[in-house]
Amino acid sequence: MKYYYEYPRPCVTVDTVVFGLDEGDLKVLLIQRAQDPFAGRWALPGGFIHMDESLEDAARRELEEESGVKLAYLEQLYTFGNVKRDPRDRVVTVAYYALVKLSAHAPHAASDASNVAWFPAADVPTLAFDHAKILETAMARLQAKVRYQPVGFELLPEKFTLTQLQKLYETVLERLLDKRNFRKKLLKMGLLEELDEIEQDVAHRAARLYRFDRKRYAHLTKKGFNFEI
Amino acid sequence: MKYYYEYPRPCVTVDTVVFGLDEGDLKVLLIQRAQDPFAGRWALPGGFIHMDESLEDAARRELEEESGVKLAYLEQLYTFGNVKRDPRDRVVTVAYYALVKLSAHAPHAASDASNVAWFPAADVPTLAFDHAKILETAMARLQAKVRYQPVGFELLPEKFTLTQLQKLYETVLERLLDKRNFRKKLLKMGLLEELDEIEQDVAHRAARLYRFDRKRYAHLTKKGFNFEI
DNA sequence: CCAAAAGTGTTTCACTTACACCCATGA
DNA sequence: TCATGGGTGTAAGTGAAACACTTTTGG
Repeated sequence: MKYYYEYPRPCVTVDTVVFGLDEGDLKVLLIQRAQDPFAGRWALPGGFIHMDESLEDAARRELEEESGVKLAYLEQLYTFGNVKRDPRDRVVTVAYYALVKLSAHAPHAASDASNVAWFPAADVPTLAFDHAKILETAMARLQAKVRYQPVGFELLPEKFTLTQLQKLYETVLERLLDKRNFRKKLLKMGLLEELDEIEQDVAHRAARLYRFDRKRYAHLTKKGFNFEI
Repeated sequence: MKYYYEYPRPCVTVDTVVFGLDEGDLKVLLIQRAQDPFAGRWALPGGFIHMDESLEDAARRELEEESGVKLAYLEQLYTFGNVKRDPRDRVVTVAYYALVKLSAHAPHAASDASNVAWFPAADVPTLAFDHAKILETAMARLQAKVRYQPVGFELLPEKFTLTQLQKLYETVLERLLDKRNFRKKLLKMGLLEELDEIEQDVAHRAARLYRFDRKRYAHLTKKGFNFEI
């Protein structure tokens, strides 16, 4: 058994796949690199960890620094550590994925004239490093997660209609759902608080607004309830 | 954007939770530390990564070096990077979990007079570092995974009886299953190859042996089949 | 012949699925 | 009054859960 200092150390970074929902489209936040390697290429936001912060803290800090988004949900995704994933040095990256409420972010504001932009998740430019693989992993994880944990709500505004919720699932799962069955199922779970409000400024009958009831979810979960779509 | 060498680097290790099934009991492989910190304490097998190997390669190498087990399954678990998880230095550890066929390992041989031993997963000694938390995470993951992926077979010998298989699920999931329903469900999946062999040396009616059909599983999976217990 | 585990079928109930029409509203 | 999406009920089918007895074999 050797002592620590005898071992060469890799760089450690965090990279985060930030998902947002923009009018029914799933988007990903990317940053255009200023420096080599891959100068000019789009990449996931991220950077080197500091010695006095946890991995998750590092992810949050980098996102705030680079893009100013406020995260609704953040979860560790996977750690990528292939030897040659960075051409300059050995770099291990701990990838996270995050969900944000784009409705609260003036999403288009971020993209003007800056090097930060939202891209459709299904149609991103060529990415730096192995970030395409990280994105792919994140998409798969989101798809799986959304089915058995109520994380989808983190993509919606606080108050939403059932149609918005259904569209969200259809977008993420990439298949159509039956309206009647979807509503029956979701309402029966008893996790949606029916509000005395309706959506505004629509050119047809306005839909009722709902809110996800976190306390009730926590309560039911303790009793063995299993969320599943 | 700064250059790499401006950043201090943490140590990076891999630690692996190795699960084995010993006569119906779920066991975990532990190693007794020879050096400080935590000299004398039991810990998960692991160690520092080399600059020329991937994370998974590092996990495999360390396991071979320290315990000589042959892995049936290896999957990345989670990366632990709290600032103070190692009292000496900043150490980020990428945790893996592994499944081995204990029947093929003469499990008790490893424990005599060495500092490597199998402990019941539900009853381990106080562990070094944050390894208790890593173990807990691994248990939760195994429990979740075993339900929707046929990884449980990696804990059994190549040929097994349906009762062995059921006991395995009962052990990992920590609840009893109905024999008739379990058999119906598993057999209906069509993933078990019924062999013309029976178990040997039992003092009662000998049970039929089965083998997990990997090719068929791969084939069905492509067609949209979903394994689920 | 007894102990021990292997092996098997049926009913009930809940949930999923498929499916089509009327309603409310703003333009 | 019309276009647009909001909102609802029912029947059929599928799968899960509950449940007990007979069979085989070795000792």
